[in-house]
Amino acid sequence: MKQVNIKQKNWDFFRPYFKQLVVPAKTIVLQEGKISRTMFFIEKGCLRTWVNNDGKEITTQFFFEGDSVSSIESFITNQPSLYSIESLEPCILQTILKNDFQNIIENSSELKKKLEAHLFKRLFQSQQLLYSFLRNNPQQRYDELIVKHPHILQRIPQHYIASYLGITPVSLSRIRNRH
Amino acid sequence: MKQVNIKQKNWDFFRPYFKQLVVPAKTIVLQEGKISRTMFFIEKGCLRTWVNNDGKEITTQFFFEGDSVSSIESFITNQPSLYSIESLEPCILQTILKNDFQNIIENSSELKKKLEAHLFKRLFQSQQLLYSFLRNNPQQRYDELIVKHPHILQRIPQHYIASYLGITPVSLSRIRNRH
DNA sequence: CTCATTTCTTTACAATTGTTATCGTTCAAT
DNA sequence: ATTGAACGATAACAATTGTAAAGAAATGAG
Repeated sequence: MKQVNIKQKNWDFFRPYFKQLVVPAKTIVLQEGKISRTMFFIEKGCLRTWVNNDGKEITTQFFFEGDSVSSIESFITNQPSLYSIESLEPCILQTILKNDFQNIIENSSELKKKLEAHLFKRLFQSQQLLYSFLRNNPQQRYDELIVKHPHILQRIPQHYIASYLGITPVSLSRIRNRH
Repeated sequence: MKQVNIKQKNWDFFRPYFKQLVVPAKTIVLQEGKISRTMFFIEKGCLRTWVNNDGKEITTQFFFEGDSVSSIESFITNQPSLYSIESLEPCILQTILKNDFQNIIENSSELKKKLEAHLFKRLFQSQQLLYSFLRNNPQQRYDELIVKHPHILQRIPQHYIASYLGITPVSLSRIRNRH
């Protein structure tokens, strides 16, 4: 896929420091409450971030080939991560340690700008997602997901998607069969 | 109030460029769809940001004395603002133009860092708010608001708060009287 | 292939929320 | 003082969602 190649080119700077990590499905690569010291680049497979809510897992995001994943807030501020990162499929990940990452960033104003642009983009996305909750009901959020992120629906089990939409699996099943 | 004074000290750098703006309640100082060229600092009064959703106004945030308000995304990227900014009370605002603001920022690495920290903080807040929608039902979000932002409840009309919580004014009234 | 796990659907019922409308109060402007 | 707009509470009804449980279908490991 083109998209993947374009994204992967952005990693080239880090490649000399990469260490490959192969994990089976349902493996937690960063646990909620721990401080993030690693950043992951997805070569193959997909992962999710999730938070624990009174024993119930709530999925907050999905990641696929070409994406980079980390608790960037924990990574930067040295605070415990508010969420876990877990593989949903068998994955091939490229990992880089915080120190190496920060050295590279510090020595390249170009990469520094890219990182800032990335953070800005995440702020924007997070805001858009929040607006979607304010504007739309679950039905409409599901319709929006179909249009904007069809690959998620094709690849991710529905009960993860349900919590991502802020509803129960039962309710999502009903929405789907309401055609 | 101490909080206000601390926040206002952060404006000192910009003061020579400030132009005062006094507006009555319910005045739109930035319209959705327009490109933001001004940043506002609140000396007195409060404002809200809101988006139009099929004719219905949805409030996305509230701002008070000491806060700075702008469509920062529009301000930085020159894209049309996704939301309007409107006064809820008569306000005394200090305004600064984009060019002046950016000149000051460019010439001070200290302020640049502060701006980055500010953006990072906004990302974090936006994420936390999103998590609140994923974790909690309207009742719980209201309880959370009582604890975290009691000043909002004391000062803002309830129908604005309702849309901020993602519910109707009727539903908020019911929640409140469920004690 | 078989068994166990995971995933999804369905049902019945309770609880919550949305919608529409009415009514009383407060507040600001004239 | 009077009027009109804004605001909040309430009622009645429809629609949606949550909860708990049961069962079918798909998936994966041995």
